[in-house]
Amino acid sequence: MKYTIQTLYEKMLAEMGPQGWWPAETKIEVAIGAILVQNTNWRNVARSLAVLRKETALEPQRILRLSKDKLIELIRPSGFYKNKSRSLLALLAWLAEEDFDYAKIKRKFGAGLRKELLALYGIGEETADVLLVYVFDEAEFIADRYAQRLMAALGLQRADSYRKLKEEITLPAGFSYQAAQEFHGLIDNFGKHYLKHPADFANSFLADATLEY
DNA sequence: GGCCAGGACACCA
DNA sequence: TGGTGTCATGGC
Repeated sequence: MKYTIQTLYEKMLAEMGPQGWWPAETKIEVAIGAILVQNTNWRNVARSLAVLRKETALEPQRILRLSKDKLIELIRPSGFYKNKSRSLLALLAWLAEEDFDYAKIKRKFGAGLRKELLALYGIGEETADVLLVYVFDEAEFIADRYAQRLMAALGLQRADSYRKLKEEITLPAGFSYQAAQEFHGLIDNFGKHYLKHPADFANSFLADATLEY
C-alpha cells in the first residue's frame, strides 16, 4: 500500500485512535515538560512535574524565583539537571519577556520564531519543533528518532538524521496544528510498539506500506 | 546489572 | 557538516 503524508496520518489515526500524547493542562506545563523530557523517560518527567507543581503550582514566575539549587532538587528525577535547570530558566525568562502571551510572541517573531527558539540554551531542533506544535499552535513536522525509524521503514532514503528528514518531509497544505500534534503522538507510540526491534514492523498494520511523497 | 529513554552541546577534524 | 564524549535519573 502506498501512502502520502496525509493518508499515512489518516491510516494511523484510524488504526490507533487519538493518542493524547502530551499530558498537560497548560501550555507552560508543555514547555516545562519539553525541556525535562529530553532523552528521558516520561515517567521520570512526571515525578519532576509533580514536585514542581507542589512547590510552585507550575507558575513560571515562581519557578524563576527559585534558587538554582532548589530548582535542581525539584527536577532531579528527570536527570541532566544541571543542563535542564539552565535551559528551563532560559526558556521561562524568554517567555516572560512577553508575559507568556504566546499569540503575541508569534506576532512578534513571525516566521523567525523557530530561529529564536533555537538560539535559547538547551533548545535544539526537536524541542523547538515540539514547542512550535504544542505551545505555539503551528503545524510543523517533528522529525524525531521514531519518525526517522518509521520513515526509513517506509522506504525513505534520507531519514537518518533530524535535519535530513525534516528537509524531506513537508506537511500537506491545510494540515492543522492539531493534526501535527496528533501525528507526532501516533508516530512515537507506533515506534514504541512496532519499531523497538526491526522485526516488529513486519507485524504492524504498516508492514507493506511505502511512502510516496 | 548493563542498557536506554519523548536531546543538546562542546569539541574536534 | 559530521562523528564522538558528556550530561544523570529510574525502570526493566
